[in-house]
Amino acid sequence: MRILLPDDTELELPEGASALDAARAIGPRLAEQAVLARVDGEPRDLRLPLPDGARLQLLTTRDREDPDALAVLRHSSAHLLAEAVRRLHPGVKVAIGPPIDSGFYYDFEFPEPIHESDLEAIEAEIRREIAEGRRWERQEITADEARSRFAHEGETYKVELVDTAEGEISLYTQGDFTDLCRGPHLQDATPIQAITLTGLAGAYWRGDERNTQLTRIYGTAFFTQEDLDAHLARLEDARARDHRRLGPQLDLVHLSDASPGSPFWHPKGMVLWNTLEDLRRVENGRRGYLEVKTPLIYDRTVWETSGHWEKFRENMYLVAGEGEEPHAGLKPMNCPGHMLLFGSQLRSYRDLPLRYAESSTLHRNELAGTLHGLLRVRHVTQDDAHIFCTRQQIEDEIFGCLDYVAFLYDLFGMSARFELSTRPDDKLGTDEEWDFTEGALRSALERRGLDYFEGVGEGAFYGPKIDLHMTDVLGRAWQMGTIQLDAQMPARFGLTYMGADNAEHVPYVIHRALLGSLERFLGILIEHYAGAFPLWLAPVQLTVLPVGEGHREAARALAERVRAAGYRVEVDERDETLGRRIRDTELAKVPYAVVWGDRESDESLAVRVRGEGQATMSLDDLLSRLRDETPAVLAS
RNA sequence: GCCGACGUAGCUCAGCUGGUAGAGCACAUCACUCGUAAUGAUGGGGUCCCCGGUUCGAGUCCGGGCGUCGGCUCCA
Repeated sequence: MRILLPDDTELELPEGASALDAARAIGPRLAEQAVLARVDGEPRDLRLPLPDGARLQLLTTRDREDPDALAVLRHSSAHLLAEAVRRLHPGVKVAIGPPIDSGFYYDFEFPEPIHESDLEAIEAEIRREIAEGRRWERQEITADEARSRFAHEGETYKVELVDTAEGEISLYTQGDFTDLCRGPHLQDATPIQAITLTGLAGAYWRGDERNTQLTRIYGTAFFTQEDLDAHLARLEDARARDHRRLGPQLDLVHLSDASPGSPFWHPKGMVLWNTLEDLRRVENGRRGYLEVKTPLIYDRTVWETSGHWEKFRENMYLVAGEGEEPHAGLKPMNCPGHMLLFGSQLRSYRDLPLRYAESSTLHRNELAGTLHGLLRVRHVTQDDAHIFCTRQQIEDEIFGCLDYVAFLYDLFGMSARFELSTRPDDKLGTDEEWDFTEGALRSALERRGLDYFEGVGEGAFYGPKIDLHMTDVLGRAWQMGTIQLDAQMPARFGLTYMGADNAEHVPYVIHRALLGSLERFLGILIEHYAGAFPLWLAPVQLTVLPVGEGHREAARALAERVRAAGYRVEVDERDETLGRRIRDTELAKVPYAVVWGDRESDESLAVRVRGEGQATMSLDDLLSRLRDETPAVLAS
């Protein structure tokens, strides 16, 4: 048979030859360094036979940044971890141990709980294994053989995995550890030049909290120590721009035990907040939204109508008098308020689409363990809106939301991942209905030219949705904006409009929050800019620094001239050295600093530009520069 | 909510096998009035997260609670 190599040359091999055979045919060094085959673009174990005519690429220890090469390295590392744990903790049961983006983990059920301090010994044992040498052997067996083998060993999780496995069953053995595993794996452990265990966590078997909680050990591995060091250095850098550190450091916001999950916004943080609010309000006006304000507390009957009383009561803050049953609840979302508002008058098809916007405080009693800085809070503020429309208007309205969302994220230079979530198992409504609604969302996405991936079965029970996701500095994904189509809530609230046919119809409603929660958006924004906000967002846009005591008055006058042009200006006339005040301005990440002394005049200013160093320019030049950096939507 | 770790001055942290708590930064006062990333001196500042227990004695040991951090689950 023939296979095709990356340089388009052909290699003639005997029938049934593996990628490793191919490597040997090319050169012994390649065979030795090979870690993984890529066959027609797909990663494949080196030991597996190649199909005739396959396009083969061999990944070696030199492909140390290739995601597939790293994945196989880490997958084999996870097996070494399991081997070490079984030796050190007899009676442990092994579950699963895959590679992940940042490393690998393995889940175990320990007979006795283990602690973080136990990791050191496990890591030492792994190093010992590597020093001693480990080779992986692959073996294919039937499901029955696998089942009886793992049942005999008492590995109940493996038995369960065999029962649900599809296709052929394979085993990989290294040292005295044999694991049920699809592969691929390294030939031997020598490519694992840097490995470390990074943490311990609880994790439910198969991700279901009704199952037993296993102990998950996390680790990471690289082809070189240098790569591991770089990885750890990147993590350290990321922590420096973590919004939980920068928020208090830049005097923007803090959190307190006095009200967990509820940020205290400082004056400088409020500048950011209000800028987002201005942006939202101005742009809503342009795009045909109508601002409304609805109550924070509603009678429980409203929550019973909406279904929240039944479904989300545990996460709601309920209101009760002394010794009473709760009779009301704080709103965890705005929908019911907007439904009631729509229903308060007779509506005509001529009124539609009707777009109600409200940026309101919401309270959600999130589980204690889920709170996370500004990214997961109990006090939530959504840039919310509800669009009431007819069936025919859905696609255009979704398109409008997507256009709006693209406009907003572009403004911040951020790119979100779009996910289309389709019908879940417990959906309401017919398949025909879902075909239509999903189709409307899909064609709006395509018409706007947006790339998206599909979350099959991830939709809400009342309709499909489009979510935006972004990652924080540590690579964790967070849901930002959401656009949800709802064909159920209006009916629950008995909402109708009079159609052109003089008959009542139930409107559709689109729930949409584009930034998502302002708290979360600001958290991501702080990390996105590492606190160095563009001029138009910066809490202080310009600091004037008088050189000496005698320059203070002139500095104040200059500040006043810039302030009059509409900018946020401060004069730092503290009794500190100039060097010190420049340093503080720099650390506060103020975009512009102007030093004012004997040599300066409106015609010739000493301007320090953040990230660029010093420049000399006139006041007029400076002001026009400031103007250029303000987006049109916010230029008043 | 679950698993693991942590909680000491406004912040970052030290405090050994239990013996009356410390540094740097920040803050205040004084001197200096300064030309592009830290002037110097002096001083004030603590419910060692909370409650209970062991002990002659607890920041330190034990139990419970709260909060934070890393995960899991959840997220209208």
